[in-house]
Amino acid sequence: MKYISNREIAKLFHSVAAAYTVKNGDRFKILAYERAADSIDKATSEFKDLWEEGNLDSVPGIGKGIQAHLDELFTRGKVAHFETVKKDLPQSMFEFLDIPGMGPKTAYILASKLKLKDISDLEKAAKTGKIRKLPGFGLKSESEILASIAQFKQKTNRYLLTFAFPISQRIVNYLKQEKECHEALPLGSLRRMVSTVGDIDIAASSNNPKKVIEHFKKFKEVDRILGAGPMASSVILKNGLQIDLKVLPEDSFGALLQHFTGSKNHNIALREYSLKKGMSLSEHGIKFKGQTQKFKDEESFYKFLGMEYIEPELREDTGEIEASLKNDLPHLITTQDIKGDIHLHSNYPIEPSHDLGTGSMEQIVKKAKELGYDYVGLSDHSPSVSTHSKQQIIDLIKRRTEKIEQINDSEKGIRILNLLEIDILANGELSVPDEGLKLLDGCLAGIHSSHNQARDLITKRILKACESPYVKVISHPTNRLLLQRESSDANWPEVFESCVKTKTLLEINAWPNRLDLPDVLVKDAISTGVKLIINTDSHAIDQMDNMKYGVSVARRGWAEPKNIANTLPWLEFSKIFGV
DNA sequence: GCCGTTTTCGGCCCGACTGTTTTCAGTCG
Repeated sequence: MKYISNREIAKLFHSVAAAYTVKNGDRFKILAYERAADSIDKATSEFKDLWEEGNLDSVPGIGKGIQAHLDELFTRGKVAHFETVKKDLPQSMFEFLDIPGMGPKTAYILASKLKLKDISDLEKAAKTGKIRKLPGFGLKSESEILASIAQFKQKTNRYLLTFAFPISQRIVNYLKQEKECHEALPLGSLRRMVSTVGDIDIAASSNNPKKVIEHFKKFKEVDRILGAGPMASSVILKNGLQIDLKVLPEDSFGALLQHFTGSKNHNIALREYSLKKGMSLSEHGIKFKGQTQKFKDEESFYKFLGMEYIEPELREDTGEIEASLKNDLPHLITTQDIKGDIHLHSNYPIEPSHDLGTGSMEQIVKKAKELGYDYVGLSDHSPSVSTHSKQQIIDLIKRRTEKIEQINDSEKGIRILNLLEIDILANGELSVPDEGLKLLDGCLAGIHSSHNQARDLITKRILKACESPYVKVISHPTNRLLLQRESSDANWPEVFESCVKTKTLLEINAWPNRLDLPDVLVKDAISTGVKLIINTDSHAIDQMDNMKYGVSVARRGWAEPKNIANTLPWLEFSKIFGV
């Protein structure tokens, strides 16, 4: 049976929803298919696996009917019912749905009336003026379609959180320099600290919006201004990013912020809940008994609904609304809780060919003290097994250990851990023999090669590493590279159980394009009782400031300080670390 | 087709914007 990815399944469900839309089917059935597609797209486990394990029941939006369709999809490769629904429609219309602004009805009319076979047909039709002649279309919509096709062709428009976040902070700080700007904050996925974001939206509150907009247009990184109205403005920065600013009066800022922070699913669930209490929510406020109540801040907005304030990182409709109603939200970890960082690469030449850091051991320790840490871990890469004998590796570790002991003796007020980041090799062996590991305070073990192995092989490799008494941490557990490489496929519940049993810490790696363990797995790990540790994996001194991104992943995974090992002061940390 | 803090039947989110229109349908976030 051909492998079917979540993305492909989601697309199939969207196309079924589109087919029903064109045929004026039951709009709630359409909504159900759309929600199922969203749910599939967002899932971190492959649906095929969930299906095989019989775990589809727990997925929101997937009921009996859709499960029956998935059964058929995974056993026969297609769904007869879907084929029937889509059969009498032009197949090209489903391809058109990927074009921004193109919904089912528009796609159907264009594909059928103009007999278009694919997107390049559509482009030709637009260029030769055929679209404007259709009823309901005009010159404007025709050129809009051309522009959208161009946009579709060059779409890669997601950015790393770690790229977008500093830019948004610069804008926020700049806006606040204007006296009339009372408050400024990022919106959307950026405010929720999702690991990748699509665009940058900023909200500002002011009783003189015009002045704030004028100020915004003069930001020095602005390349051109796309538009500026009385309440909103869009600009393109010199680096190509589009920034949308919305300004609202101070007395209604809370509802605006809440509405545009999302997520979509959080807001939908919140409105459904509110409706039962006779309240209607919008970006302007809450309509109740014929009156619209305004809100200065989000705390009062949630309070009006009878709810505890929900931190932006939790707003994904994954149980936060229920928890808030029960006053049972987690007390999320913050950057101030962090007492140490133990995944740091120095420029010590233990393995010159391999990914050295740029800062010295001494500089790392100095920076750690500035950050107020109790302890710091030096964890350079282990010497390569292919170019060194076993004895050479041990000798190199001995020499490095002496150096670290020297620094430890001369430093006061901070404890320096002698660690290495070692490889879990393709055959499951560790890259350093036990005689070498014995000389250290411990090691972090990670998969750095053969990430694409089958699920049971990857799982076995991680489990075997956990069994070693010298392995204290599994580093960047899924090995994903954001926007580049998918996560390795492992049986995570089994890994989590092994971590609990062997007291191995799982890392939340704060490296910009890793952010690994991912937030959803953090939540699962915590509920299994796994202890996590947040490290920056820095290869340069200033990268030690990336801790906040690791913390944001932990927060999105509902982590409290007690779930994160490096919130512990040295004495307690040393006990669980076994040094 | 999904789902359960008034429900296992009868509900199912809200408003803005756009382009085409003369009152609205489609799309989006």
